[in-house]
Amino acid sequence: MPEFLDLHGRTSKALRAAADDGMRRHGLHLGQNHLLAALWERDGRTPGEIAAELRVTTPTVVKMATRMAASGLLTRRRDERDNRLVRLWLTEEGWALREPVETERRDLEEAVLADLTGAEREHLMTALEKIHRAATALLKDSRSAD
Amino acid sequence: MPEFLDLHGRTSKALRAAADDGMRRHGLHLGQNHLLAALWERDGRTPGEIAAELRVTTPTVVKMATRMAASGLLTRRRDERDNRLVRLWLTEEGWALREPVETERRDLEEAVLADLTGAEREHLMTALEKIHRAATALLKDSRSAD
DNA sequence: CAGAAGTCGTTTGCCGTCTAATGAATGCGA
DNA sequence: TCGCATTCATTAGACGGCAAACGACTTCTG
Repeated sequence: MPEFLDLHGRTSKALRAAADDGMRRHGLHLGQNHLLAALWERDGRTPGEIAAELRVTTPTVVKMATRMAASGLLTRRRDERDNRLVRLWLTEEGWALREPVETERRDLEEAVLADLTGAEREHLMTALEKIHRAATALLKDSRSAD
Repeated sequence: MPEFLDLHGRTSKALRAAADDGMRRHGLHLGQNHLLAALWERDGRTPGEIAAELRVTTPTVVKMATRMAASGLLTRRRDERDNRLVRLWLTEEGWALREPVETERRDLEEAVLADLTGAEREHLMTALEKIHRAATALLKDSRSAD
């Protein structure tokens, strides 16, 4: 059980749980805030566009959007010019969550990094960038195309 | 969209995908290697014990064990003295995967950290430890007991 | 010794995520 | 213009996770 992978995994899970906890306070499920963030930035996007931005597959966005539509955060509407497309539009409720959720998220980031100095944070970001690049490269290797 | 949480999330996903890729090569699904690792270290453990070690809930282990039993990696057997307990025992197949999977995992760790100097790795681990502690503390705060 | 309380594994149901298959609409080439 | 390839969203099914409800067995207590 390699040290880094192990520690990273545990950290990941803890962060995930903390984030989930925070979102739940606003009636959201983990992951939904990302979808909302995409729409806050630009409303009326299509599932495919959102999936690409969130680095997630389209079915994931579709399912999540279905649940979120059911809970009144957004609505689905077909694009008038191109009927293949579906556009997601935020409801009042969806917009209303913007401030509280963004604050929650900023607070979480700050709370979690509280014990790190500025220099430590810089090094951490650099290291994660490198790891991200390396891991992504590994994936491209094993898959025929990407 | 805070920088750190965002980068960490992306890194996490990339690592997860890379690990999944590697495990798939040995016919395993992501996560099953952890359960196997627990049994390699000590065979005949109970679902509850394994769940605690993997920091996962018992139902997660139970489900995973069911699938792994179906694919012949382990067998279920009730404890003779205490009939509430169930013990999981590795099959030949389960033991056979040990070397290749542990190697795979070590290789992944090394590949992913390849661009980091020794000092960078140390700083990274320290930083992750701090973050892990902070995130865990946040969880304990919000939950009545733990 | 018998009932109450505690300890386990299992089942159920939901969420996020992925891959693969399906279906509808557009657009391009002959 | 007509058909076929392309582009989208959706559905189906699998997996890892979690929380809550359930059921079986053990242990503690009166």
